[in-house]
Amino acid sequence: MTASDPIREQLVEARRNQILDAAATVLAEKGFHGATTKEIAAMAGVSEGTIYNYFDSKFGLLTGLMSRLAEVDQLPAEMSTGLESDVREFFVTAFQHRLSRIERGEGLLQAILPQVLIDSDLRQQFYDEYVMPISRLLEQYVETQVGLGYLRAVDVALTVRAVQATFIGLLVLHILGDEALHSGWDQVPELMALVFFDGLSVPDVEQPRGVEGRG
Amino acid sequence: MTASDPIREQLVEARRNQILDAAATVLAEKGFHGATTKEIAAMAGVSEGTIYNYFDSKFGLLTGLMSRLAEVDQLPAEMSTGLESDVREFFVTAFQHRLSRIERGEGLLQAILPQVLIDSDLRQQFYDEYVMPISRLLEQYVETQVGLGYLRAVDVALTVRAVQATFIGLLVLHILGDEALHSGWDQVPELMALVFFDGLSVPDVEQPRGVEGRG
Amino acid sequence: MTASDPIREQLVEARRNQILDAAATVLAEKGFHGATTKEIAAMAGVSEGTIYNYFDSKFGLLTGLMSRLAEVDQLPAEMSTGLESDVREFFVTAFQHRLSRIERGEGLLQAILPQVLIDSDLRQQFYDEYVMPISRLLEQYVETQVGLGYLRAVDVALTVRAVQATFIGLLVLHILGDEALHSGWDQVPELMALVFFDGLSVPDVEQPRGVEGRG
Amino acid sequence: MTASDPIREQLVEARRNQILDAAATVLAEKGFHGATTKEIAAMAGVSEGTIYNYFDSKFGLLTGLMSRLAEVDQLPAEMSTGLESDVREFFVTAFQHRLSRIERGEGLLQAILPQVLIDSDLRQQFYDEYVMPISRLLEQYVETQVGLGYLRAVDVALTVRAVQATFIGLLVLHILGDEALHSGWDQVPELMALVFFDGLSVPDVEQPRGVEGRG
DNA sequence: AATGAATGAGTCTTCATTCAT
DNA sequence: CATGAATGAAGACTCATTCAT
Repeated sequence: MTASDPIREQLVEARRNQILDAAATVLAEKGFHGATTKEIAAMAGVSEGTIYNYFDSKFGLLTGLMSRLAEVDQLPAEMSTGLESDVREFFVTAFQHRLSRIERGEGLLQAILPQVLIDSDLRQQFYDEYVMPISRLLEQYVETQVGLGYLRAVDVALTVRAVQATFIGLLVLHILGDEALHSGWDQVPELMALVFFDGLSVPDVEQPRGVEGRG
Repeated sequence: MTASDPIREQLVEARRNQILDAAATVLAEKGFHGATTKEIAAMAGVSEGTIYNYFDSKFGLLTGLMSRLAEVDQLPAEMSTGLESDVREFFVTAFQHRLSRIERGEGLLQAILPQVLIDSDLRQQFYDEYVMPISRLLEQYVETQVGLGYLRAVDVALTVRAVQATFIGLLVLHILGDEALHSGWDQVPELMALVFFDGLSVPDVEQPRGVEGRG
Repeated sequence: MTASDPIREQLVEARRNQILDAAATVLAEKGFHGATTKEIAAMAGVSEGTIYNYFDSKFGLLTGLMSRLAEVDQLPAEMSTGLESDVREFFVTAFQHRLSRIERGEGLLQAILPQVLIDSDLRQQFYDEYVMPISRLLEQYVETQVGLGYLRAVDVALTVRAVQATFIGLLVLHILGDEALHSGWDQVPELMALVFFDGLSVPDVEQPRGVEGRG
Repeated sequence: MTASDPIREQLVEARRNQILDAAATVLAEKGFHGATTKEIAAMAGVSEGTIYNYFDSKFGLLTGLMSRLAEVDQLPAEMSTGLESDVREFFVTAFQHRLSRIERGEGLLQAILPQVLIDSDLRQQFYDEYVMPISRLLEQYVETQVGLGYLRAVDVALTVRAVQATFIGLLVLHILGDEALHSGWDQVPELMALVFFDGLSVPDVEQPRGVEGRG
C-alpha cells in the first residue's frame, strides 16, 4: 500500500543481502555454531529480530548463502567458447577463472563448507547446486575434446572429479593458510595446466611425452 | 599406589582410546557441536564424568583425535624406498597408500576437518602436524627426482600443494558422496598417476610413453 | 477536523468491533498468549499497528471483550416479569435464556475465562461486571419468592451461587466437549428446573410434583 | 551403580514432586505462560536445568500436574459403600468429599484449568483422566439408585453432568473469590444435598420430603 | 577411578509495541 | 488514520563442566 511492489521487493532483497553479507563474514570467522545471531545482527547493523523477518531460522542463513554461492559461481560463457580455443589455453583460462572465484568467494565457502561436511541435507544441497553443475559442464567439455582427439581417452567422470578435487583442495589449503600456496597463487593456473595437460614426466626432446597405455 | 606405572599407563591409554574411538564416530556423524558429551560417553560406554578424567574438555577430544590422526597417518617407509623404484610406479604406490588411508580414516578426518576450517588454533595444529610433514616429504622426493632428471623442472612447492590439494579434495568429494568417485575409487591412483605424470594431452603415437625412456 | 463527531464516533466504534470480533475468534481458539497480534490483525483485516490505534495494548483487547460480554449478557426483562409468572416456569425460562446465551457467547467466554482465572485484575473485573450483577438479580428474585412462600427457606446467597456455579460448570463441560452434554443441551433447562425445583428424590405418589416425565 | 534401583527411584520421585509442587504454586498464581521456568526452578530450589532432567518441557510440567491430579483425586471407597447408606446421606458425604478435595487441590486445579480450556490436547487428557472417570462412577451410582426406586427416573447422563458442572462451577466461583461462597463453603454440601435431592420447591407440610420416607 | 545429578551461562527465537512513511 | 518493518526484551531449552558420593 505504501510502496509499489517492485520497490518493496528491491528493499527486501537489499535487506536480505545486507544480512547475508554479515552472515558470511561472521560464519567464515567463527563457523556456524560459533557465530551467534546477535553477532550477525550487529555486523549487519540490524536487530536480531530483523533477521527473522527475512529468514526462517539461523539455518536459513546458511541455505541462503548457499543459494547465493551457487548463483554467483556459475561457470559462464568461456565454457562454450572453450570449444573454439586451444585446449591447453582453455585449461589455463578455466583454471584462472575458478581460482579467482575461489579466492573472491573464499569467505562464503569458508562459511559454508564446514557445515556442509557435517549436515547431510546441506551436503546434498551443496552437491546438487554447486558441485554437480560444474561436474556436468566439465564432463561435457572433456568428452567433446576426447571425441575430437584433443585429449587422451580417459575415464571422463573420474578425471573431472580429480580436477574438481584439486580446486576444492586448493581452497582448503588456502584456508589453512599455506604460505607457499598464498605466495604462488597466481601461478597456480599455469602450473595446473602444465600438470594436468602435460604431466610431470620429462618430455622427450624430440618426441614429446605420452602414455597411450591404459587404453 | 596400587598398580605399577606401566600397567596403569596402559590402562589409561586404553581408556583414552576407547573414548577417542567413540568421539571419532559421533563427531564424524554430527560434527563437533552436534555431538554431545553425553552421546560420546554413551557410545564409549562410560559416564560423562569419566571423559573429563582423561581429557581437559570437549575440545581436548578434538586435539586428541588430531594427534592420533597425525600419528597414524605418517608417510612410511615407501617414501625412502621410492628413491629406488621407478618414478611413475612410485606415484601409483604413493597415491594408493594415501587414498586407502583417506578411505579408512575418513571418519576421523570428517570429524576433524570441519572444525579445522573454523578454529584457527586447530587449523595451525592440523597444518603443522598433518599437512606440513607430508608436504616436506613430498617436496624432498620431487626435488630429488627433478635433480635426477626424472621429473620436469617445476615449482616444487606449488606442485606438491597441487598434489596434496587433490587428495584433500578427493576426500571432500568422497564425503560429499559423489557417486562416480565412490564407484571408481580403486582406479583413482592409476588415474592420478596418469594425469599427474603423463598429463592429459594426447601422446604421440609412435613414441610410446616415457617411463622406460628414463632408463 | 474532517468528519463530524458522531460519524467519526461510529466509525471508531465499528473498527473497534471489527477488531474485537477477530480477537474473540482467535483468543477462543488459541488462548490469550497463544494468539498473536499479527494473527488478530490478519483476521480483522487490518494491520498490527491499527490495533494500537484502538486499544492500549493486547491486554486491552481482553478488557474490551469483557466489557462487551458484560454489556451483551445482561439478564433482561424477564427477570422482573418473573414475579408474575409461576416460579417453576420462571426457572425453565431463565435457564433457557442463560444456556442459549452461553452457547452463543461461548467463544467469547472461552476467550476470556482462562485468563480470568489467572489474572487477578481481570478476575475482579469479570466478577464485578459479569458475575455479581447476575448474583444480585437472582438473589433478589429468590428472596422475593421465598418471602412469598413459593420457595423453600434456604440460604439465599449460597443457593444462588450454586445455581450460577451450575451454569459456569456447564459452560466448562461444554468447552471440554462432553458428548452427553452436547447432544442433550436442549433438555438441560428442563432438567435443571426439575432438579433444582423438584429435587431428585422420588416424589410421593399421591402428591406428585413436577416432571418425572422425560423417561 | 552408586545407589540401588529402588532408592534411586525414590529420589527421582521426590525430585519430581519437589518440582511439581513448585510448578503448581507458580502456575496457579501466574498461569502457564506467566510462569517462567526460572521462577519455578527458584521456587523448587533447583536450577532451571534440573527441571529438564525430570521433565521433557515446560508443558511436561502441566501434564505431570494433571496426572497427579487425576491420581490423587480419585473417587474412593465411599462410592461403593454408598450403596449401603441412605441416598441423601450419600449425597452429603460425596459432596463433602468433592468439595474438600476441590478446596485442597484448588491450587492444582487453578494451575491446570485455564490451560485446559485452551489447549485441546490437554483438554482431552483432562476430560479422559479426570472428568470422565467421575462421570462414570456417578452414572453407575445414580442408575443403581434409580433402579432401586430411590431416585427419580431422570436422564442419568445429563443429570450427572449437572452435578459435576456444579462442582466445577463452584471451583471457579471459589477461584473468583466470591465472598458469600468462601464464608459459607462448609454449608455447601448440605445445601447441595438439599437442592439436588429435595429441590427448592416448598414441601407439602404434611408429607415432608423423602429422606425418612424412604425407610 | 567412575559416576551422573546438578548447574547456569548462553542461544535461538518469538512477539508486543513503536514510529516513520 | 493506516501501515508493517524494525525493535529488543524475555524465555524455553541445551549442554559442557563440576563434584559429592
